[in-house]
Amino acid sequence: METRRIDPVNCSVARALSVVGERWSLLIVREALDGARRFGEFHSRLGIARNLLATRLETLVTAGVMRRVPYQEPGDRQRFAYELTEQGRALRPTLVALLEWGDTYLADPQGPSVVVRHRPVDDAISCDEPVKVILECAAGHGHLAPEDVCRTPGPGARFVESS
Amino acid sequence: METRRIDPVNCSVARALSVVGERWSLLIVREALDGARRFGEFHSRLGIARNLLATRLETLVTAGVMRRVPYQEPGDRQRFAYELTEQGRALRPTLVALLEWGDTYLADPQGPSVVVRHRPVDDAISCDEPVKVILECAAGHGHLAPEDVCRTPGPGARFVESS
DNA sequence: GACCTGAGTTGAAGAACTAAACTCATAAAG
DNA sequence: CTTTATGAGTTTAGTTCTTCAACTCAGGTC
Repeated sequence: METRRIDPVNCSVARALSVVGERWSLLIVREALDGARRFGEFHSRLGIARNLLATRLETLVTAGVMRRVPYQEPGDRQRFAYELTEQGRALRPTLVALLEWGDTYLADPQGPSVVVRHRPVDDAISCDEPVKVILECAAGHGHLAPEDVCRTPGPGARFVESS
Repeated sequence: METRRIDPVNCSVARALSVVGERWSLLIVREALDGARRFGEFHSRLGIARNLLATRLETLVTAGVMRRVPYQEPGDRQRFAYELTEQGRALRPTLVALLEWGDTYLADPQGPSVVVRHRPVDDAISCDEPVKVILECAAGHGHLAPEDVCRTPGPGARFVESS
């Protein structure tokens, strides 16, 4: 019996992982979301090897996740910092999802070390309550369980035959 | 000036990535969520090297993400299959978040190849509408933008000094 | 007994990661 | 004007991880 499945290689998850799936990449993005901007900050916060940090930053810049911006502190020469683009900041839900999963299943006995809260950068409306990632469909059904969703072919789907 | 920051190493994201951050791990989980169970299925769907698949499955089983279960097809000897535990199924939001990010920024020109829809396994209420990952706080404010949330120390937080 | 199949294991070559030492441009101190 | 300091990388050597292909192993079929 032959069945037709969505080609697992032509998939946005695989493409996403080819950009942010290397070791350290998501941790660099996490630190950037937490305010790190300079080479030395990423290096000392993460303990990543310097050469690897350099190539990761380059990869992330090339992929459009980060941007290399010149800065100059008073009495110092011009240097470069790295900041997230909109594309990079859009990884926040992915990182919150990973954080939540780690908190739930691999937590420190004392509880989570980080809680994500509803607190904007500017002082717009907020409540400081913990934030969770939830699955919600376009019809407004929220808090879907993982079993309540399934993958279906989209407009760019390709198929493969399989036994 | 000395500031105190949450220790970036004592973090659930780092712990989560130590389990599912290796190359292929999340793709294996994705295929399992899509119904793959047997060694050969993972191998042919993903094109991963056999020995690496074997060690990845072992790692995922050891970490509690998957379970090794015996099965026997009629007229064949007993073999082993791999299925997700509850802990593994809980990675669905992470994968949906990655999928969404990939769709938005790295999409195939023809559009996404996979759309996640609200359609449960059993025939409970559902609407077949596309599913998205959203950030929602405990007070019920949904659809938070990435800028509307921030990391705060939790009960298990440790701190590091930094200049 | 010979052959087939799914599920791995082994081994060699190549790519990626780590750690530590080194370079480079500029600024400030002497 | 020479020396020293600093942040931001680069180089190099050693280790670990991935890949690919060939091989093994335990049944079941012919």
